[in-house]
Amino acid sequence: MPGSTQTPQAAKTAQAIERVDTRFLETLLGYNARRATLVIVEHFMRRMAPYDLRIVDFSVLSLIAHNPGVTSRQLCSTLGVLPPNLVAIIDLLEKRELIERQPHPSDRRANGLHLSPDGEVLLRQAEETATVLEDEAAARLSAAERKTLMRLLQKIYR
Amino acid sequence: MPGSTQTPQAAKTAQAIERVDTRFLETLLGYNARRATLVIVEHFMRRMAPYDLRIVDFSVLSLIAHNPGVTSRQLCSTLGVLPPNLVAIIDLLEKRELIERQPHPSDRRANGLHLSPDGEVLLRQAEETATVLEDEAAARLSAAERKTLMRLLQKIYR
DNA sequence: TATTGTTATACTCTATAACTATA
DNA sequence: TATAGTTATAGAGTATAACAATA
Repeated sequence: MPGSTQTPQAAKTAQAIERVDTRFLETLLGYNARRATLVIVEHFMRRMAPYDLRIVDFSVLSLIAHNPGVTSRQLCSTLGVLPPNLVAIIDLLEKRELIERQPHPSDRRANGLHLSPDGEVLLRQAEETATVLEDEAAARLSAAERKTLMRLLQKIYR
Repeated sequence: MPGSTQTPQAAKTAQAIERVDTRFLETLLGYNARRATLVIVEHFMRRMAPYDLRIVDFSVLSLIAHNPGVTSRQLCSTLGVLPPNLVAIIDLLEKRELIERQPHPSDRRANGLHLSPDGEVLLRQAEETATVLEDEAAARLSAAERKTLMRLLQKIYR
């Protein structure tokens, strides 16, 4: 333990810090939001490891499932991923045969993205896991508190 | 606009997506927390640019200010930064003469970190800016809502 | 002329192994 | 034997420039 050998009365100059005072940072919304996000992300990564899905992979699969035919460009602007960085993500999911690129009905530059049958199955399980995992991460919050929290967060980013 | 030339009645197969449906992702706490954090971080980076401080630099300076004599190791565990990655951060702040490494009173392996007079001045301004910037980022929230939001976020990570 | 998807590439952030001085 | 600080380095994530095909 740092400073655990310090005598309590040696407190004026050059004393060792027993416990770090984080009170100022904790008055900042950004600090609290980042810390909470890290906790949730940790839960997410652990629970999604069996599906070999990162957060971005899960988000992409989920958006394709709920928006069949969506384009890469639309995914980019929705998720805040830059186009060059989405290419590898899409390539990998297609190589795993979870999604398919299909010709876009009205724009020959673009691809419409669709889930494969395997992708449907995997995503259904992953979305279920995501819901369970969130209950875990927010275990100390009541249902009403969770609802309030989501509403307030949305007020910030919408 | 993607799909803006689509006729509304061509809706059954291979239709183009007009607007991406994010309703499922928005039921997830992790998604909302990440999106809100990104908004706040954006505000932060823009407002802290004049001080040439990243979030981690600001956090380190603030913790040193409120915990004079704190060690690198303590900063690492408080902020979730790995020791090798903190070295360059501390080096840079010391090169800018914002902080000083001083001998630790009871452990010759460690350094006690302290703000220089210049560091004190800069941090005072930066902390003030951080408070203002948060009011900006959370402009759509009342004071009571902000308080609630912080409390709920802390319930997740504490 | 602008946009979609893509390649190449650079930069930043995060993670791991191993070393030294000291506890 | 363990820990604080450090170096070197690898890997993941994020960014910009430029190109072909199409709008």
